[in-house]
Amino acid sequence: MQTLPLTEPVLLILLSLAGRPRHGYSILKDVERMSDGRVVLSTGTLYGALRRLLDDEWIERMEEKEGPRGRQAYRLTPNGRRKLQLEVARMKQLTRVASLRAVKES
Amino acid sequence: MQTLPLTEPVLLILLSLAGRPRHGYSILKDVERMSDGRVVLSTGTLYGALRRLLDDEWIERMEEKEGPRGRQAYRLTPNGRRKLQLEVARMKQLTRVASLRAVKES
DNA sequence: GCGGAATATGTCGCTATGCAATATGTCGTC
DNA sequence: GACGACATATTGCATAGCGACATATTCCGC
Repeated sequence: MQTLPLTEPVLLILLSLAGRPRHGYSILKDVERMSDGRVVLSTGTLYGALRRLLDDEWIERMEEKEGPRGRQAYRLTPNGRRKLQLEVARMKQLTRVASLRAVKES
Repeated sequence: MQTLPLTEPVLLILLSLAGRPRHGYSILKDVERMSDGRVVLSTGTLYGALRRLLDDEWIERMEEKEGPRGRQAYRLTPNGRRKLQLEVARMKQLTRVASLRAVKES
């Protein structure tokens, strides 16, 4: 996991949180919007990914004033944001290569 | 699998074959070059992915004139090429969204 | 105030995938 | 003939995604 190629679901979750902190369900809907309805995460995917991202400290849980149960918001850690930007840079480069390669020939 | 988000290894394999037909080992080296040494596929990944791509008819085996043993070349099918181009377009759009999102805020 | 849709969080079990390890073989060259 | 590069393949493990299931709350219309 040292060269970290993020999977699509995880990338979209992080991008969703890049805009502002959100709680799980909100991420779900945002990812759907962001991808024009193409990516619909199952809750299994979402909460599994969130747990892993918490473990790796890409994101952190935000204390909700009240709300003893339900809705807990997550936000990117500074470290998570940094790594996400690296990931995006990586993606851009890959996209550049991909465009060159895929277009060639019929 | 109807919305097909290709994984990085598979995408790189297909991009490698987009340039010209290659045999397995050649793909391995090409992917490494293409990614500036960042992605080094294990043979397990490679041959597993090739088998799946053959099954799904994204690629096909090319008859080698002689070469009774070893080296068998693979090439993209027309269908595979079409799907690859769709994938790349998808990636470009995702990268666009990602750039916008990831850059905002600190 | 009743019911249903939307909001909200979570687990379980299956399957698919990536990968290290292992195995085997050829070819050229020192 | 030994070693490194070339070449193909399988096996076994760990993980990730996802559909299905399980719950609970909130809000709105009737």
